[in-house]
Amino acid sequence: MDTNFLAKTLLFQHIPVSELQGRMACLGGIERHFEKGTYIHYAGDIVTTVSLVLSGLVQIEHIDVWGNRTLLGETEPGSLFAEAYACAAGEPLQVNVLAVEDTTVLMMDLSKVTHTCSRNCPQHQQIIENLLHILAYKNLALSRRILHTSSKSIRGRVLSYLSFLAAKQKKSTILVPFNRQEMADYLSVDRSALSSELSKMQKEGILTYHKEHFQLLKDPEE
Amino acid sequence: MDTNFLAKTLLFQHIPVSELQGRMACLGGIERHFEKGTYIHYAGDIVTTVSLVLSGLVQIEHIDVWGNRTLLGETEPGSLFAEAYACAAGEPLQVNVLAVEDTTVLMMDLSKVTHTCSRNCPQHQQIIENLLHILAYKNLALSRRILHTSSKSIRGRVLSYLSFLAAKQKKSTILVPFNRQEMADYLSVDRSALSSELSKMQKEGILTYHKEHFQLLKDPEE
DNA sequence: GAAAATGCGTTGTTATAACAACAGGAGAAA
DNA sequence: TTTCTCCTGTTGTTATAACAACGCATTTTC
Repeated sequence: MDTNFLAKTLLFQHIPVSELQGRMACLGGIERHFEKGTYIHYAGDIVTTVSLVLSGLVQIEHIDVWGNRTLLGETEPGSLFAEAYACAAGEPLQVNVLAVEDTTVLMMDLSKVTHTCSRNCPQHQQIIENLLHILAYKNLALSRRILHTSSKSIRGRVLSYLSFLAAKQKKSTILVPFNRQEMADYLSVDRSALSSELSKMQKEGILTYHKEHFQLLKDPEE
Repeated sequence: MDTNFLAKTLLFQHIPVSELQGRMACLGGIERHFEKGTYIHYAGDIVTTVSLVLSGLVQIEHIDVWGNRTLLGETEPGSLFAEAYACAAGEPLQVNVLAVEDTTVLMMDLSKVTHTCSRNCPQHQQIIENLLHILAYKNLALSRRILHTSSKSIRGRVLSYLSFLAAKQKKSTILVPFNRQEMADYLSVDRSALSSELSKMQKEGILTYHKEHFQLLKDPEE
């Protein structure tokens, strides 16, 4: 187990590397490998584990009753998946979780994570706090996406999203962490419609952009 | 402090009423009153407290840079607000929180809630677990809304939402917990457009409805 | 370096959602 | 009862987003 890697993850942050090896024992995590294309969890499952991706890539997908697939998210090495379902205790998964590359994960039983061990070690306390922080942060990210897709026009969604990024990045040029298709999916709009709206906004002098670099030009109140 | 009321809340569930009075001391909660129309938190604030509504009604609103208001949620007696921001530690609020009626809240410092007191009482442990559960559950609710608004047509959103409710309620008739305007807001569509789409779907034999009672008629695969 | 794949913008057409305005009904208030 | 308010459905118009198809540029692969 690469404790140096683990120490950099959100779940184990603020825990001295020297302590990590010992903590692993009381968490009882199991390292599991999944081949590219295989499923880790299925919709309907009840999960009691939180999983930390060690290597590879994991996708969270939703298949609706008509068979349409929606990609809900990806989990990269160092991040968790299924933690919300595990913490919600008994809620069956509404999503599938699959390895899109050869993937290894560290699966930990939630009860071992949340219940401090007999010795009430401060590190365990820290892990619970980290888990709280992870859930809270995802919460805010989800709320934000809802906010950015609540406008009924593409323009409104773009401006909502870009002005948020501008405030966050505090730079004159905004870096969008998506390609066009991903940005369109995030905003729940059609890619080509997004492209044409962006170029229309550029013609109108509202913003300029080149690839994933954007710049807002007008003040909001104009 | 009405411990019988508190014992029924999600934050204090599974804690014996007899123990609650003692726990209140180590949580150090402060009861505060807010008059109708006054603000409890402002966008930009850093909050370190979670608040439990004891009476009244609280709204969470977002004001964008152009001044448009989006109602993000309401918190009724027995439920928490600001818990995600408090747990996210240092994230400034993107929302305002206001009392829409005369409201009393129990404000608790997050650190007192998450850090077990010196005696490591099992009740405190339970509270932390409850908080985890609350955050996880909100997480799933937010994900669900994103899912229900990811379709680009009103019809797709309606069917996604109603088939979820049908699966959840396991009854032949579905009860929608919203009026039309609220349902339209939840799905991020125009109310009148929702109304006309619903009646079109009824004419096509996809569903029937009367006020907030709905019934899906066709199988998904047809 | 050629070929293939990917990403992005553009266009024109069509479908559909937003918007505004109004009417009828239900329920509450006077 | 009458009046008023709120809620819902309806209609017609307009704006706009989706969709499909294509071209070009860039990147990747062999």
